[in-house]
Amino acid sequence: MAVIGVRDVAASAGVSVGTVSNVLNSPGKVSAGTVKRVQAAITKLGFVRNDAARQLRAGRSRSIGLVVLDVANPFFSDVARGAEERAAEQGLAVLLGNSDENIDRESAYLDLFEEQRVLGVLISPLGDVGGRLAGLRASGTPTVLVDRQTDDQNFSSVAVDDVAGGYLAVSHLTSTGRTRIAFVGGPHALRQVADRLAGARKAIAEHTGATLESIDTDSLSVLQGRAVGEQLRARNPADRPDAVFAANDLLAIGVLQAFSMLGDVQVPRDVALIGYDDIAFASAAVVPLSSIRQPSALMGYTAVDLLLREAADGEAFEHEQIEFQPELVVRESTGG
Amino acid sequence: MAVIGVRDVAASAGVSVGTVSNVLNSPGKVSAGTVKRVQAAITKLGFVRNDAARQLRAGRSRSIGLVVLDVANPFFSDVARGAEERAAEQGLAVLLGNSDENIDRESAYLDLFEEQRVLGVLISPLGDVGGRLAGLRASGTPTVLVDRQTDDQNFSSVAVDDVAGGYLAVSHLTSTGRTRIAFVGGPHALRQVADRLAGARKAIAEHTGATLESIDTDSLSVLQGRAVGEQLRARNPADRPDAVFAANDLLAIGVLQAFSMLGDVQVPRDVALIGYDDIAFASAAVVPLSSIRQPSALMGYTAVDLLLREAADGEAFEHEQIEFQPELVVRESTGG
DNA sequence: GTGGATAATTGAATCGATTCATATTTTGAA
DNA sequence: TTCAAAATATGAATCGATTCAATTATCCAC
Repeated sequence: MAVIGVRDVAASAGVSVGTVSNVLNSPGKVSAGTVKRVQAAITKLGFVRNDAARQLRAGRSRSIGLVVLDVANPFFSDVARGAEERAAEQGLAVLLGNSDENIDRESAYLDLFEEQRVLGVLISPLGDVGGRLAGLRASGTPTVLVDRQTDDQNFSSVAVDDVAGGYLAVSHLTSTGRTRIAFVGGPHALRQVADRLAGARKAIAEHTGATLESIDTDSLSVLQGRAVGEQLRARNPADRPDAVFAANDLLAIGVLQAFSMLGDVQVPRDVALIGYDDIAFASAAVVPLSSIRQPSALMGYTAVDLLLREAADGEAFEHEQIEFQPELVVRESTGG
Repeated sequence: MAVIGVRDVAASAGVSVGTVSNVLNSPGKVSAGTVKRVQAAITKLGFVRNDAARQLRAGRSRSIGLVVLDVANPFFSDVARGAEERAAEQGLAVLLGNSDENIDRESAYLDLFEEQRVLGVLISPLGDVGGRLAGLRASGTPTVLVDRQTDDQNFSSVAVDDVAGGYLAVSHLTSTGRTRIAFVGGPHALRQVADRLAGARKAIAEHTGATLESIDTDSLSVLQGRAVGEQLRARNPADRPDAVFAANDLLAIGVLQAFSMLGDVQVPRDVALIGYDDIAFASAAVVPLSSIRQPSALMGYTAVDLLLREAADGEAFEHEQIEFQPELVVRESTGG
């Protein structure tokens, strides 16, 4: 007997397959004695439900797909943890896909999740996936955008007001007397990056005399931050910005590493530095890092919640765009 | 037509379902013209393969389950990334499960993966899961232990020699003149913790005059490290250790946060500090952290590789226990 | 006891892609 | 042309849990 199935259990317990299924799914419908007998048979034979068969019949899987830009970024692992928490409350699993800021991988994960008929998809999108997601929804897979607000009323989203966040960060820099600000981040196709920069511009506009330089990076990683840091350090001190606003904490930490490695650029004396996300490591950095805090785990939790509601209500569901407000956290890196 | 299936595609392209399946799985068997016609129909109808049906027939899923102790730990996200890379090369997906050092969650993920008939399981085990895993293998799901060496020849494993790592760490501390060493870590049921402590003991034994104090933690997190740090800081300076070996970098960073928050305990002047894992944030810490480096991504990559080989060879497979050597990375926190 | 209701159980039909033995078409050698 | 071999194509049977209409058992009131 290669694989133990419900039929085997049924035979062993002396009941029908339907009854075995009922014991598994709605024990209330079955008499106590029968439940006991069937469960004994299950244990004796070591029966394990075949999820594929279950899903085939049900038409839907019991997992949620989550596509993030970078698993190595603590911000996203916090989002994932929050999502997992809410999903676990419903006995659902979260499949984690890492797009690594790569559009082909993002697309591959969406394909995979679609074939798996997941209950829904949570995505922190890289490029323009609107069409793709509309298709998904049309085929019955609801989608929630994470960390990306959208004006498209057809999607639910959970995000932080990144324009406000950028504004907070740069206002803080100018209010502490900095005037030559550099924004470090990229790619600009990421809405997070674009919005944070927009917020920065807004703050600059309100502060006459302050200037903003934008330095592009290929991704939001420690390594890219370090490269920018090296480059800034190599500049003539007079040409250097007196403050850097990095699009996330990983970049900020990279910049900080480059600055402190040789010690000739001091933070915050020579250059003030502020990041974004307020990951757990920000407060433990060489120079504790000022940052913009986002409720990351809560965002994941909320996103799954929206997803479940949409999955339950179907067509009738009113999409919600939830926007959290970011919060300025001042630490030593900006002189705080 | 609620859902588009192979039958619909077949009808639309004027071929049989068998041919559609062949186009999908072995296009070589089908004439070029037919392939084109079928693909056109697929596109036209927006057909998406139902993975559940596929798996049901195949008997196995095309994903690999990975259970880690803590997704928020960069060490494990690196392992995950390595695993994902190798899996992607074979068109497989990795399902990431976070046990959060909780034995029930670990067990729940194993249940889930078993029901999903995953191709195999990679696990960084929490407690004693030997029996459980033997059962899994018996039912055709190979398992590879990650970050845990085992003398059990029945399992493949990928690990780092943690006894050697602990030895390296503490030898480094004693060789820089430290004598009152504290080991911070827990729970000791984790083999990583026990082994690192054993290595530390070995190093102490070789250095007359050095003593080792062991401070237990509930988990390997920044928060727990901070708690220990507070506690050490509150001690009378004479009773304080002059060096701390933390069982991983998260703990070390927590300890460091506690020490530097009020500034009365200086690293490395008053207390030298060394961690374990050499995560990316170690070098960016308040005081750049000495650590023991593990080839984390390579471990994940290798683990999937072993898994695939076992899955391919079946019973005949010779289990391999691969052990990498750790490497000492000296930075400022130990005066380096 | 009996009728009527409720509770418990049954098992054939179903989900959709794949398989594989069989049937059909194409190819090219004689 | 003819025919065997090779290349293509067919479609009924299959994987295993679930569903639900139909059947049987149990219970209670009169």
